Amino acid sequence: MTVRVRFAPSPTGHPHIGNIRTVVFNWLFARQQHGKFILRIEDTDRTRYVEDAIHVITSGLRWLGMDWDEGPEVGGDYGPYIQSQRLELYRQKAEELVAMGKAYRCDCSPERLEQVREAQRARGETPMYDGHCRNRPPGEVSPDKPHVIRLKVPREGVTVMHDLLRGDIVFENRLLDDQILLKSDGFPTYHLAVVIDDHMMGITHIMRGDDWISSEPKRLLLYEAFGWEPPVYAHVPLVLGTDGKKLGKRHGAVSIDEFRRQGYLPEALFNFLALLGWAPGGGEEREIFSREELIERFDITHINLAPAVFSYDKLNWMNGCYIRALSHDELLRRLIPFWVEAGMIPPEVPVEILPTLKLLVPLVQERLKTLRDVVELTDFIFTDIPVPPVEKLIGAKMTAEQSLDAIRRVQALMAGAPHFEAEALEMPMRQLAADLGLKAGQLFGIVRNAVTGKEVSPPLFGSIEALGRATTLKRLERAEEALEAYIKQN
RNA sequence: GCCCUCAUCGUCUAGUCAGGUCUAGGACACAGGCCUUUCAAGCCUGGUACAUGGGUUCGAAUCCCGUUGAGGGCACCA
Repeated sequence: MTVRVRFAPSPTGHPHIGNIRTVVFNWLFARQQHGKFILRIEDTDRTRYVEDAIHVITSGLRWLGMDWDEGPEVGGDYGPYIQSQRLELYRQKAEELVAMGKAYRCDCSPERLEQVREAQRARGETPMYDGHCRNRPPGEVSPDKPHVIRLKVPREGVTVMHDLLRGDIVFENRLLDDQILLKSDGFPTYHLAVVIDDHMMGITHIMRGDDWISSEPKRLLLYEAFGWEPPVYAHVPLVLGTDGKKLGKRHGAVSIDEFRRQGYLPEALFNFLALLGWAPGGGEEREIFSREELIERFDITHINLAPAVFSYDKLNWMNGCYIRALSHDELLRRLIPFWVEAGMIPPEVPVEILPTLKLLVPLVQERLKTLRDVVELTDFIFTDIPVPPVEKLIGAKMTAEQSLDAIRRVQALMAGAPHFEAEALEMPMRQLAADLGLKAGQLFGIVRNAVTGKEVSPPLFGSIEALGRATTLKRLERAEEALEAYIKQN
């Protein structure tokens, strides 16, 4: 039997990273089992439909490196894969259930239903349909007038769901509502559409968030009504924010696109997501796994059952690991869009600035947690800096006069250096520090502030080389002037 | 209110199914140190956890029951 799993999002906006983690599990399982991964769009709620959401979903999946064997953009033998294009099927199946006496028509108004629920809540009961139309003779509710079709849920007995991770979960039927299958607008509800599609599309395993557990018996009852064999279920726990609440916007980035824009590598995010709620076990102590290793090692039955808190700290660490593992060329390629986006370089990167960028890459590589960090780290290269406050130009345990002298000597050195390269600059600078009776750190600190405008910067001489002689000299000169003015004043 | 699920360091987890090798291992974060031109990176060291009460057993993080806590569900939403 070929394993067939699916991801069935609603096009209601950006897919949530918690849901994406569940997708990662599904995809990993499909690939490991040499099965099929199917993408199906569940757009049966016309009131929440968001334009372009399908594209957001597909491009997000692609960015994360998850492909699908059947679905939008790729087709397949079980299409269409968009539920709004399958409406006739759902209607027909709902009618079949009515004909079999497993479902019934109901024309209760929303107002009446709300009243019933209100009264039930007041009495402390679980709000549910009171069965008004269930007890009416068949045919009394006209098929030609607006109505819904409800499932006739048994009033007694239990429905047992077997969960791959939790074993049998028992539900009392009397606590289950007569679920609406077909809405009055002719669209199916989730329960009807998902059962029909999963069955018709030959889905063998359903991995979904555990927020679906409570409603699973409704769908199990539908399988039973149709006489279909239900798939294997595995309900995976939800992802929470740092405060233990369901992950949401206030916790930071939650959509794939936000993670991309913040400079996370897709392979790092994928690795992180796979390890959120799952671990290889067996004494394995590594945390970094390639996609292939994850496919090979993933074990659906070893998913942790407790909800997992999404840790940005750990993701940042992992992203840094992946960045450090990139080749210089590859890192440069990925960094360019972030420089462009920040307006530091033009979208069509001129060839003459390419050498500067190449110089920068090894300088920043081990300092990046995200690709976007490169902007703040290297902005002094691309944009003019304000003259640093004079106290930053005075070295540790030094006087203004000493500092001024040092700056002038550095200027001379920089102006006369035969090779304006990091290695060629460093030795003379160290020698200069020694000549002045300074520690290297004292001198370098002044120069760092003068040239980069920062107390913390990438390695000094690499930065100076990237900056170029002219700009370096200009900034040193401004520092010199600032110190002169300061000394004159005092 | 009713129903369901879950419970190991602050966080992600190994160990739980097949009780002893667990005075509970790793990673992130944190603290200290080394390296060092700043910051990183790297290396070394450190602290911190089996929610709780009972039971079963020679022996329980591991099995059973209760309690507490947390999460989820109870729509013409998915």
